[in-house]
Amino acid sequence: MPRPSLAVMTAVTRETSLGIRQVSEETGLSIDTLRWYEREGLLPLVERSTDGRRRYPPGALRFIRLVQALRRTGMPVADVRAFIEAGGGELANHAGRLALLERQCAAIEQRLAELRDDLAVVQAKIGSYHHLIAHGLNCEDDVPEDVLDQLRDDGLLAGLLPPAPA
Amino acid sequence: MPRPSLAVMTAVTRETSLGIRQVSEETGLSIDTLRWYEREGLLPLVERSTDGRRRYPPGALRFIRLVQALRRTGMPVADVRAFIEAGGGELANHAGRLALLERQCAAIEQRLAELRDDLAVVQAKIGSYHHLIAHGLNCEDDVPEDVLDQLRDDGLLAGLLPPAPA
DNA sequence: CCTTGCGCTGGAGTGCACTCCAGCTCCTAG
DNA sequence: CTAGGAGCTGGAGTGCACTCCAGCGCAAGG
Repeated sequence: MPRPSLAVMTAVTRETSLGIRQVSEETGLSIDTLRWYEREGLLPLVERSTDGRRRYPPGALRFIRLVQALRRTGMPVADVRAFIEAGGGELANHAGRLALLERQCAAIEQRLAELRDDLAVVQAKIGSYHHLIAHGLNCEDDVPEDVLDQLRDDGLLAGLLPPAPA
Repeated sequence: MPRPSLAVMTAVTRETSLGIRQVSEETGLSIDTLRWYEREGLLPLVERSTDGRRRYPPGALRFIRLVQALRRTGMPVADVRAFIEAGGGELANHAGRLALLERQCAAIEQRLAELRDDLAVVQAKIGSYHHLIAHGLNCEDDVPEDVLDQLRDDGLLAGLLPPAPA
């Protein structure tokens, strides 16, 4: 049981709060990353126990998951910080934060669409390999020219062989 | 019309082939990136015109789009190279390439799921802001304690305010 | 002829997001 | 008391994927 001594913990941190290791395991972020995020201002509110160790209240966990969602969906660290700090200018209020989130939302949807397209490309390629293998082709095989031409017409050979000779 | 002189082009490259600039514009990859990919072995078959400039046959375009799909879906450059070269060992044949693509396919689907989850997290947060604003809250407002408690119970305040005082 | 523009090469430089490390404190177990 | 283990700090280091650059050649326009 590596649980920290309850004796040294303040009322606030008693029982409910998590150590950095737990948070790391819960979120999948490395301990170093958690500390680095904090230094960089992505995780502003980390309390400490009396011996100086970080204690994360359960709410922090939810907050970290939001940060994680933003990061994983491609928002640069600087923008996440801007969102968190929301210190002045456009982001001084909830409406500003809301706008930022909505922009990110749109970006995510775009990314989803792109990812689906890319998936389709890869799947098409997989289909082309199945096609080739179904024809009994493998790298070293000699292929009859007519079969080859047919495949070429299907656009199945792109990148597999040099283009049709001129 | 910055079209290269047809006089110097070989039979193979006549008319149909593209210059690096066109390819860049078609694919969205920068010219530098195209050259770098080639050096790194992600684009093996680039022909040259008589004056040494790259000429991309139309098939290359399709090929580049596959590479792009793999990269954008998170496959490291080294793995793309492994796929392209398919020089020996596991990847010496179509079945090997197929396996690699299918692994990537699974990875993409996982990424899609993750992205959808992250989208949900962001949308939930957006919802919470709407909720807050619907209650007429903004940063500097003084909020009656009972409203605050209710919101807190809803889990809407994570990251917006310090956690409930002990 | 000269200039302008595109492309070429090899190599150096950049930006981002971590990741690692030395040297320290504190706590607990033996 | 001692040793071991977790966490702390500030700062340096790393890996990846480009991105930029100097110095060059070729070709078309004026």
